[in-house]
Amino acid sequence: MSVYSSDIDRCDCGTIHEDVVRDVRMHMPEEETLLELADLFKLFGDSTRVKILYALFRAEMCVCDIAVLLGMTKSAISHQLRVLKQGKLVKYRKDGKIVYYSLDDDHVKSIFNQGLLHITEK
Amino acid sequence: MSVYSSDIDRCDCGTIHEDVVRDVRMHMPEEETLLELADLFKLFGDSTRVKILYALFRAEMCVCDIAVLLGMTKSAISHQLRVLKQGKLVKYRKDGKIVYYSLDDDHVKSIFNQGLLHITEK
DNA sequence: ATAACAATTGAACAATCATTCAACTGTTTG
DNA sequence: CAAACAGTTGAATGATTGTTCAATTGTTAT
Repeated sequence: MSVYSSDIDRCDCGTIHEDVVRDVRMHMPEEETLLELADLFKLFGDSTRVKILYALFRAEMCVCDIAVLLGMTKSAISHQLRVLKQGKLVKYRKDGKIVYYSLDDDHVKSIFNQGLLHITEK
Repeated sequence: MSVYSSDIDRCDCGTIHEDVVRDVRMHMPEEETLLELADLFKLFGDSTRVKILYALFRAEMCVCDIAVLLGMTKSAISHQLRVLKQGKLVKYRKDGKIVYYSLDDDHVKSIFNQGLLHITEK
């Protein structure tokens, strides 16, 4: 464990096509953009959240409604709504003790539709 | 722990808007479709896989190239390529010892573009 | 005030997952 | 044949994550 070995041999590869790697690297989006993109899709990568979003396509709903619809506890739904809220995909409106959730992003539907194309055409 | 309590009280909710729940339930896609959709987006929910896909937008690449590009081991890349292959997002071509990977789905780019819209417009 | 209820919260638990490491396959080349 | 190298594989590890449970907040109604 030499002091100098810290960042060396991070990769055990000899580059095979340096020109290709250079060209691709030049056209890659910024690291941060790619991280944000992955984080966004992570939100869609859970069946409970997908179901919630599909439900909200159709109507504004309170936590209780969603819980009954999906056969899950209010707690589980509330946790997921918090995640979706942080991701700016849903918004909420309070009326007395009831909290109504609705979609907060127009792109979600078109993202889902593109996803469905992949599924149905393979 | 009564014998009869197994499926009772799965949800601690009184439904608040029965009409809404009924309407939404009637218009929800099939369970299996939603599961497949979540599984597809799960593939995009990891920064390494997003980077690999973005690289393959630009050019066909071998495992070594991708590993150098991303500063990761061939093993790590190979594992992720296997996941993407199973999800039918990438395909491969063998030439001697070298395995070239490329995109296998036209929808990926438009899905990513929709994702970018959400990121840049918020 | 107190009871009832919608909703949130945090800790705990189990399951899932990405990366590492070491061993291995298969192809090329000296 | 043997050495070198591209790539794959499986087990192990650490990190992340979805759900549950119990406790709590805040609002409404008796």
